[in-house]
Amino acid sequence: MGLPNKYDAKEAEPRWQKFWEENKIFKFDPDSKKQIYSIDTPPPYASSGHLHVGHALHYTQFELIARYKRMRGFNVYFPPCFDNNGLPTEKYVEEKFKISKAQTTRAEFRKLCTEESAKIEQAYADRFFRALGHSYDWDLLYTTINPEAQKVSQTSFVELVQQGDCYQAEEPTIWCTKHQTALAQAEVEDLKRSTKINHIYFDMEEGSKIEIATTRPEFLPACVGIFVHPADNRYKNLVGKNAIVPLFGSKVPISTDESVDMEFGSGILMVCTFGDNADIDKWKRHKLPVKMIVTNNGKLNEQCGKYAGMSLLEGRKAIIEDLKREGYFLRDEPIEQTVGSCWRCNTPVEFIVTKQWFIKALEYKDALIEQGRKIKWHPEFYRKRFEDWTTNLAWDWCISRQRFYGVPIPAWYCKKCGEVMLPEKEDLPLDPTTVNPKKNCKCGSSEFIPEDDVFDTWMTSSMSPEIAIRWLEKPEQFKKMFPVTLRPQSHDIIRTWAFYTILKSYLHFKAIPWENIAIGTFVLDPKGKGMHKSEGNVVWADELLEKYSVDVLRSWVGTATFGEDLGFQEKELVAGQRFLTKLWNASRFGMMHLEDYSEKPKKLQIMDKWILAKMHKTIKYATTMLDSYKTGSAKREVEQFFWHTLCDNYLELIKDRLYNPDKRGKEARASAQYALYQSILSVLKMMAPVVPHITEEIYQGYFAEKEGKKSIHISYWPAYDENEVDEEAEKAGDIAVDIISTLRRYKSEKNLSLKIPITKLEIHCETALQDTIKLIMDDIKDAAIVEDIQFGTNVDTPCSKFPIELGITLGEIKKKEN
RNA sequence: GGGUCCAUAGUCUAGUGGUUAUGACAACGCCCUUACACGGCGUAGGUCCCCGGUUCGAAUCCGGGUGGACCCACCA
Repeated sequence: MGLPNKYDAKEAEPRWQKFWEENKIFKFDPDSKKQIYSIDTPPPYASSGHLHVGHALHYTQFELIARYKRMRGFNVYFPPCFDNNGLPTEKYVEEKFKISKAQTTRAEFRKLCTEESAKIEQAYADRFFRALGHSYDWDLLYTTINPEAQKVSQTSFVELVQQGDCYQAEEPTIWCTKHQTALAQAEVEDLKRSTKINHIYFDMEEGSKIEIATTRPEFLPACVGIFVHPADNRYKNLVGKNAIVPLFGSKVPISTDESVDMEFGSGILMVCTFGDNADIDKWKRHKLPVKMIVTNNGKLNEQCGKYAGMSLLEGRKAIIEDLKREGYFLRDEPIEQTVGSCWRCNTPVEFIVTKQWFIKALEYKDALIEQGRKIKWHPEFYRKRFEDWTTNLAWDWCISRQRFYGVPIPAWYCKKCGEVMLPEKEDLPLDPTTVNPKKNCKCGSSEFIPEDDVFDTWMTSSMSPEIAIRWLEKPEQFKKMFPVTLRPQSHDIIRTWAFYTILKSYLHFKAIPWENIAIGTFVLDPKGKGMHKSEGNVVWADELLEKYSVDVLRSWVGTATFGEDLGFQEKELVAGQRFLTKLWNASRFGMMHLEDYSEKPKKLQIMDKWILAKMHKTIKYATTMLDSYKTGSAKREVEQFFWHTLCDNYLELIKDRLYNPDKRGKEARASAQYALYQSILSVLKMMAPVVPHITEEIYQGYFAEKEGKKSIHISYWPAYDENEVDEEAEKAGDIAVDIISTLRRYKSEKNLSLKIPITKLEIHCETALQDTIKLIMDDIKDAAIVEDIQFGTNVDTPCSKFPIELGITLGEIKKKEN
């Protein structure tokens, strides 16, 4: 019985992690009648590098919620998972084996990717999830490339095509010329850069000249229209006439468009297919012809005459030189611009007309916003970001990618009539490049061309709730659990992961995918700047774990609030370290005095009722906060109660009763023991989700046996009981603390030891308070070493919180005899 | 250009209509009190960003600034 003097976290933490896993403490029970709390865990991309502290925080932040809900009596469904699908893996394999997709077959390449990711994931799970003490049910593990996930992804495709929400179209598509694949709007990021705006002349068919400004003269061969603002008097006479494209000689009509900015450049704008989004917009509205001049790998094509085969930049240079030589070049000026670029490689995107698969999103905007409002967002304001994105969406979702590694698009095209052939759902998952359709085409042909594109990774990720709770494998379970209770995720992927998941769930089930979405904390460096490898300000979680224990790191995580950024401060870890020590020592103190604790005595002393009242108020507050995902507020309140109310005041108040039972009697001692037991146990439980290892160690050292539980993490969260909140006792206790604190300050200001006894204490206050004070006289005597208390008027020291004044007569400190 | 969030002691931070404005770190003074010196008790430190409004009363609500972070759009 009793705890050792020091807590050895390095020894204890792995021991408990092993205990939890071996005893399946976090196992989901499919047969349980308890209410289910399910989590749509974000599948991390498992890397072999260091662990970013932001990543550790992000995953631990909602892990706390899982632990909390488990203690609240929920049957928690918490699957671990990995994202090993898509470009990151492909890129990793290309680099590791120094191969490219051109040098290998699709099947071989995919095999390499699968093998490599499995290896990395195993290591990652050990040094990340397990090391941080995460409470997943490992039997529920899934990865985004495993057959079941692929089946979900492909089934989604087949169903959406069948119901008309997924279609194939030949349209301008956002294109990465480096990866040679189509991209979705959400995969495009801003790239700020300096370039030159070139002012050039166009000849008019009739003979005059006009001036046009362009940053992309290489698009001259693709020029299909020229526009001026309808109110621009300078150019009224041009409208309806043709201009001649310099160097290329084609005739282009001049029209008006409201969107032209008269102030910019010369006020005359050319539209090329396709230099940017604005070109596409005008091309669509004015039904202009298409002149595609860019190849899939970013070169000028045969439409460009002598410039064919040049890269876009080479073409630009050559065309500018020729414009200069021919006298069409007026001048250039430097300009700052922001262009869209591929989120993976930063290559500026182009717009190329290709045949791609799209999922309808534009026509469901209103419905999606409606769905978003049915979900509880934590914090609420992030819903706005979702709504803004949805409102401003300009494209349907392009889901096809011209890559190797990824979920194959399950479709074939009839060689004869071109009709799309889909597989039967029960045959999924499949790779159309290795199997043929089981039926002939409607036209009778049995020859097919397989689709060899793969899905955008979000095609699978957007089905994560369905994959997590086994939509196709366990339809009964799915019915019971959908929508999932919680989606935790970061704010930067609201427009992708959250958006697509809500879209999919709407298209398939006309339902919301989850009841709650919690936006994780974003970690900043101590100066409040984002952590970036290139700036060298990244803090690595694995390095912190060498210096501090897991519980210390988690304690810091516990201070975070969902949706709010958090600056990393190492001193916060020191605070966590101290908290653990304090918790350990206070628990040690408790156990020292609880060896002979049996049960609740018939009558409780006033200060014991006081601490119980404070404790229940803390329980109520912490519970309310955690129920609304405010972990930081809950933790702060519990710590405040523990450190200041319980340790600094209550433990000091009851020492005399505990150590000297003869003085105030066995009943008084038993009463203190009861309140001590309850308050320490409550603190341990309320802190257990945050610091699971040390609380387990303490719990197992004493409370587990009393409560008959295998682990604190499946014990019951302390229950708030308003009958335990005795307002009268609470007030009396507060007065006692106020008086004791005033006496401490009195001694402290005189630079005296707190051990100096007070021989006589006179108290002056309203008669109404006197009865209350009589209740706590013995406690004041115990805690502040007061020999005699009486009511009187010879006073000069006011208390700080209550209208009470004190008269203090000090005695002499008794020297200890050695 | 549009939007969201934020602004409180040297630093970080709590606090959504009435508190003597919370706590932590740092500073200073005292105290080795039998759980803990990784501790305890105190002290000092604030125009709650600025201006206006609502209100009996504003750090808190509203409007307008200023500064910062992020999201979206975007100039041919």
